[in-house]
Amino acid sequence: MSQENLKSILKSHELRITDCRLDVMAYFLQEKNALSQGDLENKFTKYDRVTLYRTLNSFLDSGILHKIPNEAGSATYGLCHHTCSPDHHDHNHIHFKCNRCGQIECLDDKVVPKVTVPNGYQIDGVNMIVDGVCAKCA
Amino acid sequence: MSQENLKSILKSHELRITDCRLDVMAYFLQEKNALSQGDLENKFTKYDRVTLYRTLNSFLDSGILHKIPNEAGSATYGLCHHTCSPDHHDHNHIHFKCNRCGQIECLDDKVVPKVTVPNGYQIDGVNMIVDGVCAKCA
DNA sequence: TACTTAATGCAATTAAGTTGCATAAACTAT
DNA sequence: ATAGTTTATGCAACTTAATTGCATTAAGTA
Repeated sequence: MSQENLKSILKSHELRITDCRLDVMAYFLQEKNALSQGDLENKFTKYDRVTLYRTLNSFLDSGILHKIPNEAGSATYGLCHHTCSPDHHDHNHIHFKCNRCGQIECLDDKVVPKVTVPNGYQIDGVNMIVDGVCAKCA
Repeated sequence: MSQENLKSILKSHELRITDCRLDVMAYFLQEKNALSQGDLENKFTKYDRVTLYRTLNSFLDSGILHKIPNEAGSATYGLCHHTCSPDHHDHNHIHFKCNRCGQIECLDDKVVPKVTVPNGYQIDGVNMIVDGVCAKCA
């Protein structure tokens, strides 16, 4: 994706255009998998870890990224492939975690099946995490 | 649940009977919701952090507890209501996280719907996390 | 270009997760 | 019941993630 396209994405989310944000967004677009703060720190040693932390947060707030629940201690983030607003994230897809290579990817074409909850419960969002072995590791 | 019952649970999982394990298990049985290491530290100041940490791990290994994926940094744990072995955990139920009170509970009677993944992917487990508002907070 | 506002880098703090080791407690077999 | 073996506990220490304050720098704007 061109630098101009990256900039227009940031602009459309009312984020200032900075080197760090452009680099981080390009990295997410290039990598198909979910990334953690640690991944970014390894990739971009020229940026402070706090800057990367705040970059992730600004992307979260503006709906560019979403957090992916996992069992490990550290958070992982994935691109929002559909339009999300800060208030409402619509991530109706399945996350797959490979138990061999450890990578988490969004299966965008796999829709989360309908689910029911007990009476009196209100559903805001649904997350589905499938773990197993991905095609590359099989 | 009686102290004797608690002990028999530990015995059936080949765990030595200690005060800490009895207290932690009783706490999980009493609380319906998922608990974090921090919850245990607040509840049981008489036990060392590390002891609680290792208690959780021994319960995980022996199939008494399961880890619940979440978006926050810290791990949360829930009771295995069905029989689980160390090798194979079968948690075919839905986890509900309330966005008001923050508590996570296992909806044991709600079964995770079937899911499909792309060709070449192998499924080991499926986790479903629904967030919204629970009956108490609605 | 000057001004306003937001982003960055650095220092520092909190908390979670983890390991090693000496001591204490739980189990086992007399 | 007791001695011996194995495991659990508490303490110290370390690593990493998450988080905040503040001074400086850079981005957007008139």
